[in-house]
Amino acid sequence: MSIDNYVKIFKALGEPSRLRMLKLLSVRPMYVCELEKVLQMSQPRISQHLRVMKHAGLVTERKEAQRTFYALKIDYLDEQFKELLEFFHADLESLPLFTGENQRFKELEEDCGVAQCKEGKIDAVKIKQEA
Amino acid sequence: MSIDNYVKIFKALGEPSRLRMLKLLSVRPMYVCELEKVLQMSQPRISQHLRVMKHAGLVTERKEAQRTFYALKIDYLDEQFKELLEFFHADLESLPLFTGENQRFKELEEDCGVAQCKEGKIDAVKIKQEA
DNA sequence: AACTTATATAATAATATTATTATACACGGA
DNA sequence: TCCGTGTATAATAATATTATTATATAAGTT
Repeated sequence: MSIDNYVKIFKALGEPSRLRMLKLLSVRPMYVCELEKVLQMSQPRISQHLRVMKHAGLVTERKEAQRTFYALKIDYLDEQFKELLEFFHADLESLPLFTGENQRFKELEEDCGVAQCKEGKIDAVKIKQEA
Repeated sequence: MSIDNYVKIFKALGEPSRLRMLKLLSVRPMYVCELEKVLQMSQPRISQHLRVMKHAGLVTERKEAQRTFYALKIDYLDEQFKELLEFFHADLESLPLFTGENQRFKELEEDCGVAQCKEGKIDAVKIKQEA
């Protein structure tokens, strides 16, 4: 688990051209020139988006003579989605990357009964009822 | 299902500050001033990221006197993730937004036996074996 | 009423992303 | 060996995103 890794994956997914490409690759692996035809985009545009997705770990590439064959790593995608949902359900304490947040979060919880954020205190009791 | 909707969600998730905020909101709903303290970010920065996430449908806001109370819509997140995995497993034909791609994809498949992308033909038989 | 707190928003500057154009390079065929 | 095909990459211009600073608004407090 790494925030940066999730960010890289979601950045890769958060672009319409790339989502369309990924959907096509989900049908079957394809060559760049095929994607070019089906998506009607310029070749450099396709290659650049494929590079982003490769770096995010979402596709594999394989050279075949002059061609390059790209395939969606659907298992990786499934796995990462599952992992992220677990991330959202995990305790703060179990996440090494959130030690600072966890510390400050606890301080907030300890200062109950005073409804002032400015002095670092807040009515945490009331908040818990609402949540 | 809408590509643009997915894109909006993934754009919102594809930023480290926002991912951290969402994780905190997964612990419990929080006020802006609390997020400010725990994340140690400036207030406008927090508000702006919250706005992005609200527009993506990932959080709800509720006014409470001067404060605003933000909550993660975990059910929506779960639902959208599930939907996207279904999107990747769906037939091209069942996706209304991909009629153009589907058409051109079929043309590609029909031109079997000729390994030339330039003339719109490709060795689709070979490709199917590999995939 | 004046002051403080909490939040949102506008304006700005800095940075990142995207698409196009131009170029380079590898491979196979004539 | 020269040419066409397929792909990657660099350079550029256009656009979008991000964080900060400054300001506005609204609600509680004295």
